[in-house]
Amino acid sequence: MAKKAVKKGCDSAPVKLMPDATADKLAKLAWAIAHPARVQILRLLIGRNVCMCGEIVSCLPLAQSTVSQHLKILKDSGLIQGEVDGPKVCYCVNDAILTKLKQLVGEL
Amino acid sequence: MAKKAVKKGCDSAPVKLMPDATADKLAKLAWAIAHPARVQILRLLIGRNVCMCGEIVSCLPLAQSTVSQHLKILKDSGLIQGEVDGPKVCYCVNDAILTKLKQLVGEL
DNA sequence: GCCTTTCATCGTATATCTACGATTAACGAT
DNA sequence: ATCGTTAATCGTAGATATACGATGAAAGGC
Repeated sequence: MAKKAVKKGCDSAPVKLMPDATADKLAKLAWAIAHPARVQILRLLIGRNVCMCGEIVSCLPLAQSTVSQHLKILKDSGLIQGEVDGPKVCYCVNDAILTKLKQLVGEL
Repeated sequence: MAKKAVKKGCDSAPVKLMPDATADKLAKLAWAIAHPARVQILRLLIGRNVCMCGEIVSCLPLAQSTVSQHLKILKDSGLIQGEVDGPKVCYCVNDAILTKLKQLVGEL
């Protein structure tokens, strides 16, 4: 084995892993939907185009403040966006980011 | 608008959100790739078919124990599986689960 | 003006993640 | 049997997520 034995069983591509910004991007988007409540919220919005925060709250077995936090996480990820409408807030999906997520996962 | 104003802007589908097992499933799989290191590991395995744990460690700027934890998370999710090969362990992707992930995201 | 509705934010408690070094377990080679 | 290699697990520390009630801010109705 002189040197090191040539790693049988694994090819020998000179392991190189660029920092890879897309890994970060995918991880962030995946994180946004890494909770059942957020998946349900996202689906709800996809199915209805727009939806008030209050309605979302009444669909989930969670406190209003908790739902608001999940909405914030989804909003921070870019997957959804909220538009103020009087005292209410209408949320809707950001299709561009959703498409980006699908693309990043699809390219895996 | 007499009563309540019919929720202009929002349709009126009688909010009903089944527990939805697929939301849980998607959330779990998304969680598995919700960390840049795990995305990189997954990509590395996809690109090489199989890969020893040691090699993965040397590709990442993380301690061996940390990588092992990430591998465990990926393994628990089903996305990858490890096969013991002497003192080494060769990891590879579980295509069925990866496909499932792609499907769940694609169906969003 | 005042009050109600709607939603975000604050403060808090608990749980889980992330990372590391150290230790343990499994296997082959000598 | 002993040693070296490989990888999982343990133990720990710090950060972050999750959930809730309570409070705060913004807008419209009385």
